[in-house]
Amino acid sequence: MARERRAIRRIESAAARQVTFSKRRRGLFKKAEELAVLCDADVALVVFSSTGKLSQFASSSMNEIIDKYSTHSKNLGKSDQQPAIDLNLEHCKYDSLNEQLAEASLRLRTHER
Amino acid sequence: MARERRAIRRIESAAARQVTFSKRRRGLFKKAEELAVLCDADVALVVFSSTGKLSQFASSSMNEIIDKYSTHSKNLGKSDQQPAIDLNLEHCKYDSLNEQLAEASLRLRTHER
DNA sequence: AACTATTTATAAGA
DNA sequence: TTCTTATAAATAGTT
Repeated sequence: MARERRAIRRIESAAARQVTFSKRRRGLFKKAEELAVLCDADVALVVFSSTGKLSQFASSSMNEIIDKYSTHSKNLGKSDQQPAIDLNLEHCKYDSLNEQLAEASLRLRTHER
Repeated sequence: MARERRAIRRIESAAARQVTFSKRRRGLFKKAEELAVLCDADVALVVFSSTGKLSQFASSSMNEIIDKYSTHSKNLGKSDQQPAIDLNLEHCKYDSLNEQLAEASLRLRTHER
């Protein structure tokens, strides 16, 4: 998208990789937020740079989204890596607790009482 | 970015929202993968549409990234991040969650952030 | 970090 | 949902 097209493969030069990372990371996070706002979607984005630095975006609460993802994957048995986990009483309690905790965390963050 | 610029706010028309969601979701996932490949980054992206449908991308294993995220958040305790809570089903136990909820509740009651 | 020539994403329409 | 196309936005290479 610029002076010249660049193949999508690992950038060997560490310096160039870092520069591209900075530029594209900003663009990616912007797009993530725009999708969330425009389309009323719930979006979570987690990025670890090659040096291990964490960046994140969540349109609502990261923990809520991760929890919702876990539940979804569990129920649908999505093929993404992990096998589905049986739904049992402990997990029901777990989900309920997670909801309460997410809510409490949100109130903490927003100073609400 | 097209015939005309569009303000970044929730699209009211459900039909138009769905169309934009389809288009932008594809673009976002493409950018996420490109960042991962070009910059050797570890990227996880979770999107729930407004109708609750899940889409996901992970450059490695979603659960690994979530786990790494949880550990990172917990260790760094960054102020702009969620409270450090490990929500990965495989690494989170009911008792641990209960403790965290109790702690969050206490902090709420005592006005502490 | 700022500048641009280009490529890419995408809004509206079909 | 897919294609088209005019235009906005992202960005690769440069400074």
